[in-house]
Amino acid sequence: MSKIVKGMFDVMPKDEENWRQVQWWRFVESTARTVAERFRFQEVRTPLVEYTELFKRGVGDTTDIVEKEMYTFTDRAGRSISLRPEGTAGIVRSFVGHKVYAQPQPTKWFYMGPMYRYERQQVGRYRQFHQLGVEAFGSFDPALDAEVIALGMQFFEELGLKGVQVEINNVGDPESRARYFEALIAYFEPYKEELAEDAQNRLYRNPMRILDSKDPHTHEIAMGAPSILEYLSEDSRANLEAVKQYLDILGVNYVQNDRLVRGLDYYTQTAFEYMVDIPGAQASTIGGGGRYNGLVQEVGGPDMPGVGFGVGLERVLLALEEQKVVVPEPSRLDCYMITFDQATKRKSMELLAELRRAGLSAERDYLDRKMKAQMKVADREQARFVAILGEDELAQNTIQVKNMETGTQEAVPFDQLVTYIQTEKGR
RNA sequence: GCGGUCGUGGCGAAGUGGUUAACGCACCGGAUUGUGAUUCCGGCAUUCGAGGGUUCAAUUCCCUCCGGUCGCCCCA
Repeated sequence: MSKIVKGMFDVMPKDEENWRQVQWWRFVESTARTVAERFRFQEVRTPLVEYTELFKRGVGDTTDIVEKEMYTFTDRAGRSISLRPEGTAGIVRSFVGHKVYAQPQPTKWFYMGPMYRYERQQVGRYRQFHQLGVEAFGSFDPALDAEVIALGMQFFEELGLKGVQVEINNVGDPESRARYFEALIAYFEPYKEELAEDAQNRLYRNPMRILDSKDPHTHEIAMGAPSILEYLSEDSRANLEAVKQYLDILGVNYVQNDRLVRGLDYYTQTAFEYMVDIPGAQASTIGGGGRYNGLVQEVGGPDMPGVGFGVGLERVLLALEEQKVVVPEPSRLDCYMITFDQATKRKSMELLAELRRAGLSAERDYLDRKMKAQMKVADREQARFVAILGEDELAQNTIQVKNMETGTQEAVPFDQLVTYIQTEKGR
């Protein structure tokens, strides 16, 4: 009855797993917004659901994500709808649907939110997971590729995450990629019997994945495989060089990896992945992206290019925890008000309201606890001040205010309570 | 989707085929008058993931299911 859906988790004020606490999420989200906006990317929010067809066309209907990992259902009118398994398709749909392509370009957007994939859960992998995504439309300039990559790196840096490296590659256009696939198959076929079992399975399906096989012998064979660079057009190669040069200028710590391939169909040209060590987790990839120059057209818009990335927030949080990064503490309680009988409780309502309207956080007891117990609560809540409102105080229109750090206490007239706490707090 | 492993109170964690299921933390209350720590005392699982089965008797044995976790696949 109270069971959470498999593969999902709640983000709570307190949790034995630090990274699942709201303050951690708020830190990551606010940092993301700050950095993205500094690069002049604007936040957009699209629905969690789209018509299934969009993902089939956008992400690719032969990808594992679409083929076996989507939450798909039929609505009451018989339409096929899916929970978004990634963010880009919906953003592109929005870009095309609102004819934003007719506006001055480039369009630079970012988004954050939950994505859904029906998979077995593991460390850093959930059925509902969260991504920060950025997308820039309307320019082929490799400087934009580099800045998108740099945006992600600055995000990690401002979070305090160390050791993030970005691997980059150029996967060319679909035609040259198809030629490269053929070349790989031709290369591996003679070794077929020697390859590891999973590599044999991948041979015709996705030969590029054989390149990063964990099996030693397969790896050895793969060393001799041709590089995609040999199959790229002049244009693609020049593009890769330009992106690298800009990354150098931006001071981004990158590594070129001509074996990097991405799992979604829409990528063309630049492809990249952000990597950081997450012990225990199978994957060290915390984000990835690239260009998708054909996607806007695929979704029904004009032939307009795009570049972007998606970063897995759970993985970022996990890495932050692993590196013992200190996240900002939630703000402390300014004033805990101790009350006794009905009359003092009634008066406290008024005083609490004043404090709160003045921007101070204020709290009191709602369980008719004794004073001693109320003091304990105040201590546990780390209150800066405790204001004691008893019968005597009420009669004299004053309240006893105790500074919980110094232990000093003095009587303060009701009408000076707010300013008293404000000035004392500032010391 | 496949394989391994685990499942005792809010959390951590003992335990046994048979009268009242340790202990620690947390929480609540008390140690005479309206003040936070420590200490002391007391309270807190008609119940051992769920459902069957074996047995005179099961939390302990068997089966099924559900869930967590790890690995494969794939990915953020």
